[in-house]
Amino acid sequence: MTVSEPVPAPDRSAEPAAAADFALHAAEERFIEGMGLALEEDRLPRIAGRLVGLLILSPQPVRFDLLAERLRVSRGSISTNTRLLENMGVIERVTRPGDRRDYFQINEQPSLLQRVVDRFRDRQAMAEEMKQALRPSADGGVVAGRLDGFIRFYGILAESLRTVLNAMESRDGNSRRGTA
Amino acid sequence: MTVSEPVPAPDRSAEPAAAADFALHAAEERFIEGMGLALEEDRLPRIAGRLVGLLILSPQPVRFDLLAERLRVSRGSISTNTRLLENMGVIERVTRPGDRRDYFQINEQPSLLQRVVDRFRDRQAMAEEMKQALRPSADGGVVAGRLDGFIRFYGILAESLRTVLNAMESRDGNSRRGTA
DNA sequence: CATCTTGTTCAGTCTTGACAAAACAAACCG
DNA sequence: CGGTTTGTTTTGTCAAGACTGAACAAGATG
Repeated sequence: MTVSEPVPAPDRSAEPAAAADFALHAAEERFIEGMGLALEEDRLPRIAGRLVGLLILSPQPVRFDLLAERLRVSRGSISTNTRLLENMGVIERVTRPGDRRDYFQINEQPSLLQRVVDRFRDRQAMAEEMKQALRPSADGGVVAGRLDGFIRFYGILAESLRTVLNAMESRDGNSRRGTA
Repeated sequence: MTVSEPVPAPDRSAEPAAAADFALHAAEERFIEGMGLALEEDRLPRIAGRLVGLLILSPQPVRFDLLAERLRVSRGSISTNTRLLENMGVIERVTRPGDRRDYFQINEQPSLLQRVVDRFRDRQAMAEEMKQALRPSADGGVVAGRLDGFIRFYGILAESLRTVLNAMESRDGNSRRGTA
């Protein structure tokens, strides 16, 4: 959890009218839903994905209750999923002096993509372990060949990803821009 | 569905004793379970993953009922999941002259890995579409920057994967070896 | 034809996880 | 102190999908 500078104005005035104000545009909705589905494939709750999508599109930190409002989801779900993403290092909770409420923003570290890399590494490890355990066997190394294919695939995969991630990370260090 | 040459001997003799014969070794079980979980992440039933794992480790085509036996799973599940994988092009059904039963083997084409590539391409497309729809906006291009990160990441990802796949595919053409 | 073998399909059960709503806790405010 | 506001935790409901087992279909085989 980080503390940011005071920033413009929270604007708490129009309490009971705020609901419709932040209607999302079609493209944004699509993107957010898409992220929901995408992260779901990564074994995260769909709401977590939508949260990420929304925060990617938000240049400013977004207030807790606005998240619930815009995604039309219960506060409980927001609480659970923000905590989840926070622990994963994907988003960050931000507070403002004199404001009791929580705000959230996407983390600059590309931790979400890191997940992808890790998953591939695991699969590679699995294939490698199996290859080790492979008894010499009567067949002409067919199985070993298949496992090699896997290992190579995931190896190159992880490697080139690592490259991109490093590039992005260092760029973040300079220009203060990036993605989760 | 392909027909293979007669091959050694089906061996139907010991009908009621066959169950324990093919006890899998620890490493194999681990690998097969691992594939089950891995493919589950790709939104396929766990049994389909285990099936793939088992077939990767089998140099010879495996008989329908042995699949059920070794994975300790109902024939119904085998039927459903083999059909699924067959349609996806991941495995192949093989028959033998004078043998009424079905056999299965892993397909040489790396169709399973192709899936991974496709998924990444989809995500890239999503980010790209969002970037297009992005109105000029007041913020200093923060959001656009994030989207760029995504696009670049998935782009490089898909590209390098395509390279590996091509390499594997051409190697298959020559040496008749590969992986799903 | 009666019966077996082999694979498919279908109906029902079970598990999993997401989600909402409500109860709750803590901090703040008058 | 009461009463708010804000976020958390818990409880219960619901839906999706996987899997089994049984019924089924289609060939073989005597």
